[in-house]
Amino acid sequence: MGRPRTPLLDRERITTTALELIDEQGEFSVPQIARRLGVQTGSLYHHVDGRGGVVELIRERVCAAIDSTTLDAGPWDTAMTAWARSYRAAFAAHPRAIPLLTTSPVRAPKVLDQYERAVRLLLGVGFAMAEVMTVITALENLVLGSALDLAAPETMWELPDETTTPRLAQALAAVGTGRADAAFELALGAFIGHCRGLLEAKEA
Amino acid sequence: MGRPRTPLLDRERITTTALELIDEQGEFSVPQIARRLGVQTGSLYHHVDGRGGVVELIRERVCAAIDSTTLDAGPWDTAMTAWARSYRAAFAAHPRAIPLLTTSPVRAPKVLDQYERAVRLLLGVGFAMAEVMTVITALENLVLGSALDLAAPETMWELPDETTTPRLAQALAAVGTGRADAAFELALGAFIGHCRGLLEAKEA
DNA sequence: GCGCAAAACCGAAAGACTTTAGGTTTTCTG
DNA sequence: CAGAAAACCTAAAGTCTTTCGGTTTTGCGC
Repeated sequence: MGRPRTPLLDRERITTTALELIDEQGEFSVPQIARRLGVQTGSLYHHVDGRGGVVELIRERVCAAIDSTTLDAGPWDTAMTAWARSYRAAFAAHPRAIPLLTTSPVRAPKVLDQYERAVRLLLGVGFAMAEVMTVITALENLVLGSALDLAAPETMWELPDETTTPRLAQALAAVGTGRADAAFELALGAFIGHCRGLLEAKEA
Repeated sequence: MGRPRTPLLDRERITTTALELIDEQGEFSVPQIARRLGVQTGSLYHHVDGRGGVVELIRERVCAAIDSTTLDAGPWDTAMTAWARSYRAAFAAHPRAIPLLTTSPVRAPKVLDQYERAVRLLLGVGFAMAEVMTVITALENLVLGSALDLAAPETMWELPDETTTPRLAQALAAVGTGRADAAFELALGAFIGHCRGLLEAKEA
């Protein structure tokens, strides 16, 4: 067959197909992508650095949905809150991809740049150099932890035997749907509020 | 060869070997476990429900290290704090296993029982039925998010080009080692403090 | 004590996945 | 317009997951 007149593959299409597979079945493999694109398995290796490379592409694609303009709008606390929400929302758009992405941190320049701006923002309002990274890491952990919660279907919380854990069953029933969102908002509000308190104590 | 006089395999040894492999190389496979135990691959399937079954065993083994007595000691806020620390410490003992375990939530009866007790504890001090699960989920997210941070080696934060993110580099240098622990403690303190505030507002 | 089902291992094999290597044709470059 | 590079294919090695049938030993009922 040789080289085709017009290329059958490119990184964009590979990424899109992989993400489709993940959204549908929760996982992907190189042969599966190839089949969907009507191509032999090995051909993908001309465009992508193996399976791990595809994961990196997915990471970049998903993280590209983070709205970095949130970091510029308004006072630092609302800005960080909006950023965290946007961060989590980007992951929530592809819940089944989350386990794949949490394995290693984001190294894409686009995201690293957002961290740089977050650092400047916090330094600008009075946080100490030594504590800025702690604040950002804590916020990131909060986002990723909540995102993981999103990845697990709600049915995972169906209890095997409610008789041995009656209160837990009641509490689960009482919170109903939106448990994950409520938990995220609770933790986020608590954290930003605490940071606000730290800053005020510093100014006083 | 036939059946051996004394069994070569049992779930305990399989779990231990799998965990060893994960601690050493970050992953495991059924044939690898078999080779370490001097046994054919297929033999493991007489004791364990495939690869997924091994993961479940690892989950139970790791979670068994959570100190549930923390939930009984002292006032609710110190109890919950201690529980969260113990929860995270159990995961931290096997950092490379964390990505394997965060995929789906813990359903082992032993852990479910701890959730039951946490629910009762919170109900007992005045939290509403509808908010208890939100509090617990938020705390769980916090623990898992921080545990994931532990799984990634510190070197992952070595920046490719410090020139484009100078403040980030500075902030990273300033926090030094113990970044992960500091972030966890910051978020944990903030969260429990916030919950304490919620309760006090309710009593007033 | 004896027979027999179950237990616990081996050997082998099917089927999927990851990755590399060598061929073939087309396109781009100088 | 020749040669290099690009982009596909075919093929293959090696690993993994899982299942199935064979073989020996144990333990239980009688």
